[in-house]
Amino acid sequence: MTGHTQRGQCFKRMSILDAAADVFCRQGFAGASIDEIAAVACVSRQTIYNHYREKETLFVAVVEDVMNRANTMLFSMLSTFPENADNLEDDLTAFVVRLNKNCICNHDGKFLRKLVQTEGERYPHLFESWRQHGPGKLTTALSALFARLSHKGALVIDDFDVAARQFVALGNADLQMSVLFGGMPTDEELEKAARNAVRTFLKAYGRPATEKAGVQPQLAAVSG
Amino acid sequence: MTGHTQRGQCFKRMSILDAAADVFCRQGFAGASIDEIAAVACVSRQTIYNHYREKETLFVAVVEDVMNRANTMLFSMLSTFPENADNLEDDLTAFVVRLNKNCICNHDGKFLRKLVQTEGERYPHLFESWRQHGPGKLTTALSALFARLSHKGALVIDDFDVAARQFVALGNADLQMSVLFGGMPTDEELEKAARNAVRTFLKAYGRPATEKAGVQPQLAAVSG
DNA sequence: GTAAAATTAGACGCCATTGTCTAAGTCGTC
DNA sequence: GACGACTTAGACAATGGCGTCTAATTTTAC
Repeated sequence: MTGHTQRGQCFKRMSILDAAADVFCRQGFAGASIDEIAAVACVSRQTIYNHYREKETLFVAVVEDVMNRANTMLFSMLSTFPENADNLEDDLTAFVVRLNKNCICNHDGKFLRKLVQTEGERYPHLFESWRQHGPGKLTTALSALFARLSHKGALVIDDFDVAARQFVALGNADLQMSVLFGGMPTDEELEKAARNAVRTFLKAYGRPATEKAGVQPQLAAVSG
Repeated sequence: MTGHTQRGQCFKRMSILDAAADVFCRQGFAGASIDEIAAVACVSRQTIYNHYREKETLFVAVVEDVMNRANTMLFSMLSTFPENADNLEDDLTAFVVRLNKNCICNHDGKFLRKLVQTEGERYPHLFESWRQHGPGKLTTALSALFARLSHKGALVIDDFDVAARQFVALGNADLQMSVLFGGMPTDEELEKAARNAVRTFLKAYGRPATEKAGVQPQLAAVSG
């Protein structure tokens, strides 16, 4: 039980999980074969059965693994919120780029969207967990961010939750097709899509403002 | 070869196609079994092989059938565009409700989204066809509509294509979760989601203001 | 070096599914 | 009633995947 053994076991485990994620994502649960997973993982079939009792056990483990990784990444993204309203358009744009690149348009994001959609009805608890810790947490955090920015007078929003969902939707508007395809968008596409999204969002919810320092009268009253 | 025989064949064919759509949608291509399709269709397995050479032939036929129905429905939806700018918010809202109810949140829409995502990489031509005749045609038509409304002075839009994609994205913003789930949203949800979408869209792209009834004070100030 | 643990390749039984085939049955038309 | 087209239930071989087992080999621990 020293470090080496653990590392060796962990290595195989990770190799299996990665390969299984790849194959499950491409073929779906029913279409994926243990033999193919073993081949991709460069591991014998027996080793897989040594770590996971059966195919379904492996599948659940894979989904939970990817979900954990994705949730951790999302959490770290949420800590990069632009709290400063000085340069909101650029800051929000950069945030959307980061979010899309690291959480939504990456391998894990693709895997989760695909698998949740195909196997979600068969594993309701997995789906529910993903919904809460993924999109749920994102919109909650965005909603709180928009509330703070509204109090600062940088935004004019009546319903923060709706605004949060719309913000996410706008951020994906130009990428829906690329992502649905399976092909990841280029950095240029990501940048342009984010810029379009944030501009429209700010046209709708941005301070009607003219001069930078000024704050909406009615909001200034609330801000105390 | 009389009418009756033909009708009988058509009836069986339709029955098979409907059942296959149901089973393929729930189980995916690999997970679906011909026997289950036959059982759902109340037809013997041999009858299926009589109409379709093999499983893949049946699958392609099902997808094409659903796509044709969905495209026809979308085409008829596009003819109900609100060209009159008198009551744009209500008209656009009603249009979004119709679109979501009849094209996106219905059985066919769910089927296509799910199948295109899972089997799209295996059948690129099917996916490409869907992309062109479905979302592609929708955004093209919306783009043209927004151009007309802009020329009338009812909207202020710089990039019609981007606005069209954003319009669609906003229209789905509040329904993403319900739809991803598999459960169809209620009429009330549809109405509220469409209202939220159109309000935000018009805040971003609507004519700065008019002397119409309920206009935001700060927007009225800008209207000059 | 030795023992324990993990891994491997391969064979195996089992079961589900695919696609074919056959013999019987149904339905409508002449 | 006879005929043809279609359907049906069931048997059938072939395939492939799952999960188990074994014996040999490698890796790791001490």
